[in-house]
Order: sequence, then C-alpha cells, then structure tokens
Amino acid sequence: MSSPTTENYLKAICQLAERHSESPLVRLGDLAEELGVTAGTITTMIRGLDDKGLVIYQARSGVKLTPKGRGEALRVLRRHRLIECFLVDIMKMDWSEVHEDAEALEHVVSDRFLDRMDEMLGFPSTDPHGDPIPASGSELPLNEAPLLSEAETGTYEVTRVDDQEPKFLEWLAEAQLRPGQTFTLQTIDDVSGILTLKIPGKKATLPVSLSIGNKIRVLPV
Amino acid sequence: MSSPTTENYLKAICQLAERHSESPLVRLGDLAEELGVTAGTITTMIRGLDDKGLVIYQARSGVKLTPKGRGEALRVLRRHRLIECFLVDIMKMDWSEVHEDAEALEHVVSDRFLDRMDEMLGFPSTDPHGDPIPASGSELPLNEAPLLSEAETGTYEVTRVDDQEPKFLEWLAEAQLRPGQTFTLQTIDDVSGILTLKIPGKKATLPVSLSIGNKIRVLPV
DNA sequence: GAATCTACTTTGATTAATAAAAGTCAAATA
DNA sequence: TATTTGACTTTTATTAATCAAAGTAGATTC
Repeated sequence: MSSPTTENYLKAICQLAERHSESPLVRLGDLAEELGVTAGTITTMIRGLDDKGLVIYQARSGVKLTPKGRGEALRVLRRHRLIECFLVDIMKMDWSEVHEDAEALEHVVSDRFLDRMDEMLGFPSTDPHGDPIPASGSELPLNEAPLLSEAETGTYEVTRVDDQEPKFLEWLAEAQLRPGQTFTLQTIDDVSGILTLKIPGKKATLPVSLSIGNKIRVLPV
Repeated sequence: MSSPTTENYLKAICQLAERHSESPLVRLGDLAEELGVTAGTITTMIRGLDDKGLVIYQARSGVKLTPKGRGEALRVLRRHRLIECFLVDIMKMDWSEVHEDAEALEHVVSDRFLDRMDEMLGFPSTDPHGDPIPASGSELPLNEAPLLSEAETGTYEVTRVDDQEPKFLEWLAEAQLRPGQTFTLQTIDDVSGILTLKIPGKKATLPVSLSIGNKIRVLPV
C-alpha cells in the first residue's frame, strides 16, 4: 500500500480537483500551498506518483489522478470522514476539534476497525461538515449544492461547510449554522458584501460576509 | 516529541527490561529480535537514543532507559493499553484481534482522544490481557503475580496473559482462561510437563502444557 | 519582439530509518 | 594460551521525504 505521505498527496489532489472542477488539471503550486511544502518537493513527489501510475503529470501544467489514484484518494476520504463522524457522534467530541485527529487516524485504522465504526454509526452518508462519505469501492456522489454567496433571497438548509478551520467551525456552531440547519436569506448587499440571515427561533438577524458565504453550501427548502 | 519508531524502541526496551527483570541491561540482540530489525540497525538507533538522553547505552553490553526514556515508554504503554480496552469494551472487537490496531493507533491518538476513551471506559486499571495501565505521569505498578507454571495445586484467578499472539488468545478464550477467570489447578506432572485445570461449570478437565503455563499469571483465591 | 514575472523544474543536500557485509571484542573451549 | 564463536560495531548504501537555491519556460506587458 501507499505511505501516509502518498495518501495525503492523493487526497489533496482529489480535493483540489473537486474544488476547481472547471480546470482539468490541478496546479502544482496549489498543491504545494495545500500540503505546506515547497514547490520543488511537490515536483519530485509528483514525478514519483506518476511513475507508480497513481497520477498523470504534465510538466509545467499540472496533475490529475489516474483511476487507480482516484480509488486510493477516495478510500482515504472515506476513512477520514467516517472517523470524523465517529469522533463526533460516538465519542462526543466537538466538530471543530476532530479534524486533526481524523487526519492522523485516517492513515492507520484497519478495515476491521473502520467497518465497526461504520456499523456503530448506522452507515452514514455524510460527515459532520456535510461532506459525502464515499462508499467503499465507489465514486464520490457530486451533488454540489450551490454556495450561500451565490444564492438569491429565500429559505435554505445548510448542507455542507467547506473549511476545517477550528475557529471558523466554532463560530459557525455559535451562529447555529451547522449542516442541517434551515434559515432565511433576507437581504443581499452587493456593495458591502453583507448577507443578512434569519435563523428560526433567534430574534436578531445574522450578518454574514461574502467570504464566509463562499464556504457554506445550501439547498432551497 | 518522538517519532513512532523511537516510541517503539523505548516501549520494547521497557517491556524487555520488565521481562528479564533480573538483569540490569537489555541486550541489543534481544531488541533486534523483538523489533524485527538487524543488529546494525539497533546499534545505530540506540546510539541516537543515547544522544537524545532517552537511554543509557553501554557498548557491547546493553541499554537501559533514563527516567526521561522510561517516562516516554510508559506513555506509549498507557496509550496502547487504553486503546486495547477501548477496542474490546466499546467497539466490541475480539481481544485476539486488537493488538495490531492498538500498535498503530498508539502513535497517533491525541491526548484529547485518549482522555475521552479513558472517561468512556471508566478509568480502567488493567487492559483485556490483564496488563496494568500506567496512570499518566506515573510509574508502572509492578505487582507481578506468579506464573501458572510455577504454581502449586489449588484454586486461582487468571490475572494476566503475557502473549499477544492472536492464535494463542483465541485458544485461551475458547478454553475460558481469560483474565478474571477462576479455576482449580488439580495436578502437576513434572515429567510430561502437563498441568490439569478444572474450570467451574465445565465437566471436562483441561490439560495445559508448561510452555503455556509460562505465559499465564495467576493469584491464589 | 524583447523584457519581465511567475510558476515550475533541477540540482545538490539533509535527515531518519533501514540493510548488508566486513570488522572487532570477549568469553568459552580446547 | 591459542582458537573459536557469538554478539556487537562499523562502514557503506539505499529509500522516502524534504528544503534551498539556482535555472528555465511560458505568459504578460511594454
């Protein structure tokens, strides 16, 4: 099997590809940024992954996953997300603090352990951030709800949150904007970049910046 | 902190020291055996650990842990044993199959996660094999119940099992000789090396070889 | 079209962990 | 005491992952 490092590279490529789904290749600079290593390191590693048949590397333009690489990436993603579910639902840890643990555990849990978690959780299909959990051996369902920042006024449900930063997640929990929550988008001010939300049961409205709206995916109710 | 490899070296030294508690130093050959690496590798690594102040290395005779090294080793042991408890008691995995998982997880779980496990388990003091769980920051209680192979006839309770081999553990479970079980040692045949045990509630007696008796620790009831 | 900038690639090193093989010590044997 | 043997040490190499710094290709600008 692959080393933890290789798994992280594949996972990062997969996630960046999803994030910039318009372009066919992931740029190495973005990868370097995501993984926190220098550009030279990325080039060397990616050449190695290409040799192993996990990615297709086009010098000076980018990488994409081969089917084999994508399979591995999805297996890692599945592990990561199931582990997050487990830490939150079974171990009662806070959703803002489980990402790092999941990051470490995803490379070491056995299939036995993973299957037990899956079973105890009742075979969930999304994790606490609303990210879909790939079934073993299958593709990722790409539902992609629209971003809050691109929505019209109306009533929505939060489906997914695209950031793992603990501070941000704490703020979201505080604001009651976790996945599953419904709310009404009352006003959109393009000039100031402020959206006004109304959460049922709360008297005050919630002003939200566009940059935050860029990280929250919503579906009309 | 230390790398997983370093943690494994410290843990192995600690366990070998306990196993051969008569000699003050652990021989490098035993370490090589335990860790499954070549003798040269051990020498190099041990010199490194000595430089870091984790062990005291006496060339051509052996190693022992410094207080700092012992502290680290006990932390790893604590993790390992709590994880085994967790896998067996909370995740309902079989005690014969959890060792490998614990071996991998012990190097990556966060303190947060470990504390949650400890809490969910009700702060246990021994793991499923009867091995004591060091409290954080404390010494290992060295109770050392005598070995079954050295016992007189009489009634005993299994307190601890000194082998992690899945096949062996399955056999023990089958024979109902898990820690906590009481039984009567009926006969000892020094010539054939066979002990005869009687488990309450089972009609047939159980013949047990001395080599197996060497791995089971018991206390008179 | 030339200059420049940015992003990528190359090169040369480093560190941790390891093996293989040759060398050495010290204790047991003859 | 000389020899042998087993256990340890040294030396030399390898592999994975990384960085820093120097080099280059392509796109953008003038």
